[in-house]
Amino acid sequence: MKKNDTVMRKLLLDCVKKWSNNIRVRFPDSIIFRLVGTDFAEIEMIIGRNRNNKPSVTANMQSDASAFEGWALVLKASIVELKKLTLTWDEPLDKNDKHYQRFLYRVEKFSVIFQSWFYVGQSYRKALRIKLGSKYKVNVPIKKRDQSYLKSTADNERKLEQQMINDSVCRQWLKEKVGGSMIGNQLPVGVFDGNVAKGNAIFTGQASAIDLWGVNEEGDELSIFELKLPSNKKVGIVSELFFYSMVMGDIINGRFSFEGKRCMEVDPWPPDYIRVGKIKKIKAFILTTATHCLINDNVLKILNDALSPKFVFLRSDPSECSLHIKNKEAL
DNA sequence: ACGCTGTGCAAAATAGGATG
DNA sequence: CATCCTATTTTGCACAGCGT
Repeated sequence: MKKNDTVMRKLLLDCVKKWSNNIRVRFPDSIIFRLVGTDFAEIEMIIGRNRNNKPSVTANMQSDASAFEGWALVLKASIVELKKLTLTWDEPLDKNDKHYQRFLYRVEKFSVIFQSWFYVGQSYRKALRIKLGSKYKVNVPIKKRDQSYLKSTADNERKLEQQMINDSVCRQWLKEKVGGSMIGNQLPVGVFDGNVAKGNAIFTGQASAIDLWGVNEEGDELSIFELKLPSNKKVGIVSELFFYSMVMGDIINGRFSFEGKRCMEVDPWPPDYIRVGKIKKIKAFILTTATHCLINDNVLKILNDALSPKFVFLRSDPSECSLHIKNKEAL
């Protein structure tokens, strides 16, 4: 990093520290932050490469080094003078890398939503395989999740997710958030060009899924939840929920559609509930007891002001309902 | 100099889905 | 339908920067 970049980075980081009241926050090593002029009106953000020289845009979106949405919103929230934020990045050799395609899709959505202050060059459109006016397929669950790991004593996210589904107190708590009586887990978000098959995958498939989801009684409101253990605090949770929301948005507007054989074990079955023309609103929940210190209500407000009323981003603490599970297990 | 805590990498776990 | 491969996610560990 150039000497001047280091100076500017520190200036910006000081703003963020003051704003968040947390002196320990840091920016990811591989993102360069640069002031364009002599004040804070214009900032350039460059997604660079990790220590192995791999472009961070090919990393999982939940790793902070590739989570541009969170950092952009944090800068917007903490620097009142900011008028223009420009995003650029080091390109990977393989333009079809599934993480990179997901990154480009997020860039396209984010830059349209925040066009009054967020800028990105247009050349990325050539590389993005999701084209305006074309239709794409989304995969469906292939089988019911094996529950044997519930017996494990380890604390992990999957286990908590399954417990939230199985436990009556947690289910009730989730139902109230959803405003309906059905709760599902593992809603896939793989997007394919043509039929659902390995070679046609544009985004990561397989294990890529929304943790928990539900639809309200009237059938017009979809809720999605991203669950994280307190040990897993990342700015990238914003990228995950943003991406999931946008994919769901493209499903309910008909641009993406579910494809795949119905698995009788899986209930609720996503295509039965997430229907074109029926869902009018998407509620996206950050489901964490402890969240990264920069991801606060001010950040979510910027998202909500821009996306209301079709999307709303919320935070909830799962320990409100899940604390009793551990005690029950001990008996 | 010390203790905290956020960060980044790598190993481990796991499930999709291809294959026979 | 059972098995196997591997893409992807998640966890664990070591390190670095900061204030006291």
